[in-house]
Amino acid sequence: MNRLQNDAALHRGKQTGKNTMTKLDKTDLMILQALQNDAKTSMKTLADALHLSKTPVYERIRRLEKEGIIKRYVALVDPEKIGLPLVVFCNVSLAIHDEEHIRQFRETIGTIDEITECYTIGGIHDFFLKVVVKDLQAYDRFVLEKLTKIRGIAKMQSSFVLNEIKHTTALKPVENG
Amino acid sequence: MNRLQNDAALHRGKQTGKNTMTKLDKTDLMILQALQNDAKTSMKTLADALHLSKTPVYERIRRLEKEGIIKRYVALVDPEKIGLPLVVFCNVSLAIHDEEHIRQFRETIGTIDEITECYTIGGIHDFFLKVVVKDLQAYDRFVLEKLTKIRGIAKMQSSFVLNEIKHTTALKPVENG
DNA sequence: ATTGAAAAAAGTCGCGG
DNA sequence: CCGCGACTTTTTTCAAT
Repeated sequence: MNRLQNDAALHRGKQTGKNTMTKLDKTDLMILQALQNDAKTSMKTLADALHLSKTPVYERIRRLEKEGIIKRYVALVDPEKIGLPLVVFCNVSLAIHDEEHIRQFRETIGTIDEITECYTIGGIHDFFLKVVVKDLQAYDRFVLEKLTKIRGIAKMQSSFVLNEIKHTTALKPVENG
Repeated sequence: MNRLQNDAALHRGKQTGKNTMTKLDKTDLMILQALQNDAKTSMKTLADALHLSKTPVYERIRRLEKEGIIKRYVALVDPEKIGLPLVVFCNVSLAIHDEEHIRQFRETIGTIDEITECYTIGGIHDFFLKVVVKDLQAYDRFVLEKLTKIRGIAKMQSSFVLNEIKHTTALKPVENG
């Protein structure tokens, strides 16, 4: 039953290194674009579109995965359809910002499902969170029961999303010119 | 060559409606969790983990897709590996906020690759953008050449991300109790 | 609704140009 | 690097329970 819990994304081995800046040619870019749009695009479809056979497409994809350019394949679910229509952006400042508090803050962040993104913005003790919840009441509970359980939080400022206009996971690689 | 450009994600038909609140049982939740973690998890793997055969798993996934709960399957690429390491959050206010300007703003947003997310936050003429670019110079060019090309922008405030601590696309559905 | 088998499609890989 | 072709795995369908 716990194979489902695995970290996955390593279904064909991965790279942890951040370098190995390999060139991406036009074909790679089109493959990336297609798979970012629809991960289930078959190799035959890609091959036909690129006027190639399956082998080069297969090997390019394999290479993109191996080099960690393609990090993983995921299913995207509709937040509204699963009862999570409210998005909140939230600034959090830590009062006590010794290494231990910061380390613990980061660790805890990773375990809280409602927090989908977390960044440091303006200094080592300033965090910026994207939070996805059911409604305002759920957000209130999230703050009280989860966020403030983390020791050392000084200030908090929440911005509630009224409407989502655009949301994509697709990135267009920079031209390597 | 242009099949790659298609909007896709409709590879098995989709729903546009926002309702049809169907109950998700434990099995559905585990399937969703697994596919959000790794879209390539095979049905046999899922079936084994759930102590079922492939068919019910297949039918459940099909249903989740049909109802739009699973919106699409995508490949996630590593921004750093494709030369886009800088994330900027940006508040934009419109000066002129008649319907026509707002409509055009929204339309233009959708065509700009650097903008991965856009929300309305604090009123109808207040937008919040997530922007992904190569470096500060590229951000400057983005603002000058793309953002301010949109007529009617009054104020702008940018926050630069120093470090990404968490970033997931996986959502945990609310308990249907 | 679930099973198990079987057909169809997709992915994988060695070999030759 | 690419194409061909054989082999493996996965997806999809379906008759029967």
